Amino acid sequence: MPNSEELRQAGLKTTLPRLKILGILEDAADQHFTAEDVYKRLLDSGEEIGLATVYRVLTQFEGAQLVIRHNFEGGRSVFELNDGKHHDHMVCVKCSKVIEFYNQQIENLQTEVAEDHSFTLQEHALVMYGLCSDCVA
Amino acid sequence: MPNSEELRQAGLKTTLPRLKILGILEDAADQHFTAEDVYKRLLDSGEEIGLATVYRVLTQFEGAQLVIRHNFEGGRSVFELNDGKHHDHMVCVKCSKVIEFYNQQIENLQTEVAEDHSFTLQEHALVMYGLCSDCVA
DNA sequence: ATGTATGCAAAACATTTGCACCTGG
DNA sequence: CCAGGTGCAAATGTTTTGCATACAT
Repeated sequence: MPNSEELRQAGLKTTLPRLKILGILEDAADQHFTAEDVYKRLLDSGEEIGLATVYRVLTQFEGAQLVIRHNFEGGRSVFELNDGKHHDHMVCVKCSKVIEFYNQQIENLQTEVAEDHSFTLQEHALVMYGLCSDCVA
Repeated sequence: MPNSEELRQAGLKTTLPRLKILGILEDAADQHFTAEDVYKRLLDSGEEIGLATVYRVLTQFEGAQLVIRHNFEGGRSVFELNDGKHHDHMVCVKCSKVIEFYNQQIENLQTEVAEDHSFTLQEHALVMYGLCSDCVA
């Protein structure tokens, strides 16, 4: 279970739901969860936390920059712990595995393109869809 | 109004709703519409076409590669005519304007990154969020 | 004619919100 | 104690579906 200090720093009161949810995200820091995923894990570990609270907490965490929310294909949002290091994603269309990557050249080119169009870039999302090495076999 | 041949080639029977919807998309080939946008335009031009039909037709068009569906931020899907030329998008977070762009170097780098991870790339979506030149002023 | 498409209303989802109750500091 | 957080249920917004009717070939 995470230190309550992390929540304090984010300006959030230390409560059991918040600690539990942050714990789940930290235990699998490289994974991506839907709100429902988090909710199921809470139930599995015997917690009585409502789905609405999961949504509220994840939204607060997003506001506090503790997590990042993604809108991959399929209508539902996925959340991942924000480790401070920006990266982009490859999503396997078969097994839904998510691979993270970072390419400085691509980042630089995006900045250039934005400048060429007088566009003030705030953030971006690059998602590549395809088959991971396990699924292509 | 578009030629019924385009629908025929896509394997879709020529019907009035399909022709009308395709017409709207073609009349503004560089714009991006939500299903509701298309529905409103139909109503404005006096057509009695249900929203459910708009969704069904757009989904069929997507399957037929006539249109491309995007999941930008904000929960709703947007559709654009598929002109066959791949491109990526900048979305203004203030006025929702969509600017298209294409950068061959970025495309190439994506292919490289995928290869480096033994990932079989099928498609990708690069969306840059920020302020367009009108909104930054 | 006949199989497919459409319209409407209802269902299905993901997410948000109102409100009474509970909790952390 | 008291502001803020949580649970539940109901509301919301978008997209899908069931079914009877209408249409294209």
